[in-house]
Amino acid sequence: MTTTNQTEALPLRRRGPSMADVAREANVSGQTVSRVSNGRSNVDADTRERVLTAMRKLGYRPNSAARALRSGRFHSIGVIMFTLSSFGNMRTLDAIAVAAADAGYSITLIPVPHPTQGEVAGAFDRLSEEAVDGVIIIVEAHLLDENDVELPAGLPVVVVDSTAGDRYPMVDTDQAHGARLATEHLLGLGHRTVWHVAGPERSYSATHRREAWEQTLRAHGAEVPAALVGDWSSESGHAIGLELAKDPEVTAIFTANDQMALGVLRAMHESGRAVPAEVSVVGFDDMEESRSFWPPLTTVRQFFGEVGRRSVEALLSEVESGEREGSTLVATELIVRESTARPPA
Amino acid sequence: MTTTNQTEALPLRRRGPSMADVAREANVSGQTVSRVSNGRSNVDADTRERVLTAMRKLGYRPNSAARALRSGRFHSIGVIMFTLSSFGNMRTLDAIAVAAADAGYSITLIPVPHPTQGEVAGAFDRLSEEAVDGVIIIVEAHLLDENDVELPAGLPVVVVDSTAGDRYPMVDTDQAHGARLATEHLLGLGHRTVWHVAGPERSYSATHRREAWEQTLRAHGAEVPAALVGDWSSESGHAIGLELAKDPEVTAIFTANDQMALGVLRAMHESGRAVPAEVSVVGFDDMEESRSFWPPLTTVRQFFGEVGRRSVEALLSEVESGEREGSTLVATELIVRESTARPPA
DNA sequence: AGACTGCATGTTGACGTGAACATGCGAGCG
DNA sequence: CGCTCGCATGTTCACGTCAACATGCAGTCT
Repeated sequence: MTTTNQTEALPLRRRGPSMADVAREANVSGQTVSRVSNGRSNVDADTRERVLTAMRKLGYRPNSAARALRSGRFHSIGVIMFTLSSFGNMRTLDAIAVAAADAGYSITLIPVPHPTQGEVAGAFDRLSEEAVDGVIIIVEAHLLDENDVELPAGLPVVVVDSTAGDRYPMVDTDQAHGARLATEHLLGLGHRTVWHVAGPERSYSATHRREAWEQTLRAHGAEVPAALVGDWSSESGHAIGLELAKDPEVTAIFTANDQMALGVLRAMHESGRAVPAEVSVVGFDDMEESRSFWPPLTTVRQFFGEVGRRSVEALLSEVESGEREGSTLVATELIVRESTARPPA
Repeated sequence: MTTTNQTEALPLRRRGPSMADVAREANVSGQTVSRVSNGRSNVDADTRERVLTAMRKLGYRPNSAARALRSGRFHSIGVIMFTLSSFGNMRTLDAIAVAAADAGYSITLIPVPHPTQGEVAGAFDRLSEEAVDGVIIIVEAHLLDENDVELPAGLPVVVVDSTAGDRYPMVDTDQAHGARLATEHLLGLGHRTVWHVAGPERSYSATHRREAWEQTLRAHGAEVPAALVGDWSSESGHAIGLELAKDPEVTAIFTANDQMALGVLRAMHESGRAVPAEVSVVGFDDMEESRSFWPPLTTVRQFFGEVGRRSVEALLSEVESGEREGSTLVATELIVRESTARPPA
């Protein structure tokens, strides 16, 4: 029996050309191809050209799996998050993706469809199998606490907008600063006090905004009305706004996000209370649309892009040099538009 | 010279335990560990337990790079998109991520920060090095056409909301159907004709919506006013709305997305034209906030989740069985709220 | 009893890359 | 002139996994 005809059995996917193929084509060793592929300087210009030509001719593309196996680096950052359908998360993710791309990393999304115990734990389990060098977590704090999930040891982690800042480096918007800005703006206009439409009880940012609102009120000797708790949705803002509209004492409202502010605005219109003539409203986030609300919304701008950028920076610092950074706060800015004015005389 | 002390030089990152370590710990061969790791059935219950224990003890996690190298599969889907800061894109991405996770795939984001020639080409180049089994492209059509970018041959592709449906399978919302629904709704209420605030000239979905609006008008023998072109932003909707508000003939406006509709609404309020008593407005998208606009917006709901799910389905069908599917259209639904009414008598 | 089957488990090698370690050649220098 | 140094290039091997092919053992059938 002579050499059987070597039937190219490969029943699976056709693999692309490898370094060896390029090497053969260019008449060099595989190592030289590797050097060219990685842009090393110690290759003769002629040789380099020959290799590049061979690469183009064969349509060679480096196999990232082999590369990762060899180097232990995936050049990818995992991002664990719940729904993307939140203005802030999305903006943050966008910035993370861009910052990562600039640094030569790609983003692997690890969604947690439903924030139940099991799902969260599942996401973290799955994480073990993901090809990532580090992880950025954008998840409501209490879910991290309740699920005492164990992150794979040795995996660099940065946490955004959440507690757990004691365990991991954290990047966050300066919630308290923003809330103070909003509250003082209203107080400064002459309002006796400021009502607050808060986010969900267990949300990290909601809690911080609420506490800062309360502290600011106290610091100014203003009465502290009970906070009204919403769920971030414009719908909940609307429901709460309807209640608030009934009380003629209410002349200033600080809403924990723009979406709820939108609902409040609608409630005021429906109740025939003029904004800002009778009632002033301040939001939080400065989403794209806020300037087109009716009236255009005075709000606290968050720099999501900055948060994303800093997260990547902090994470990559740990990934690449092992240096774990401390936590960072990103400032906020008050954007005054037309939904606030002096209280009615 | 005796065996030098084998200094564990590894200067780079500490690697986690490998199959070999687990095998040693559990006193089995590496292959058996592999079998357990992949849930094969042909392993004795005792042995399996022993291996699992060893895995836990050592904190073993499979190396996906090695796995991918061996199998040629990354179990990851690349998503190429511009800014995430668009309501629709984000919702679609969310659905894609969830659908992919359900199928055991993760998502690798490949952002294209600025839609310039170079950037797009760059993203596609980078793609060559990405560890993905297939790609979903969510990019404005004209950018694909203008950049005659070459996708790596043999890489399965699905295109969302774009042309290029001739080259690749496409999944899209039935734009025309939605626009017809909106236009007919207004006509049905008794409006003489319907004005249109369109999206950017070269946007695929904007064009389809606009064409369908025009055709519907013609089909009903209604006069076709010139379309006014915005850029999707609420700000542009506001500017156009201000113009429209000046013309007392205008009683019905179909806006190509909800954000521009928000701007139109604000313009009407500022101009003292009542919605819907004097002017009716219909949007497109049904974003979360639309129900809380003032007045709540009648709009065309898009099922982004469905688009995402179908994209993944189509892509994975090609990835896993090589079967290339045709293009799909996802229906839309008209959501009637309070921004539309019969024209003033 | 002998051959054969089915199953758990082990051994070998290859996937594509790149670090570490050769090799080989010409220039520079005492 | 002989030695060394610098540089381009080549060779070898391991990264961790899993398919393919052994091996070995307990039943089962004729």
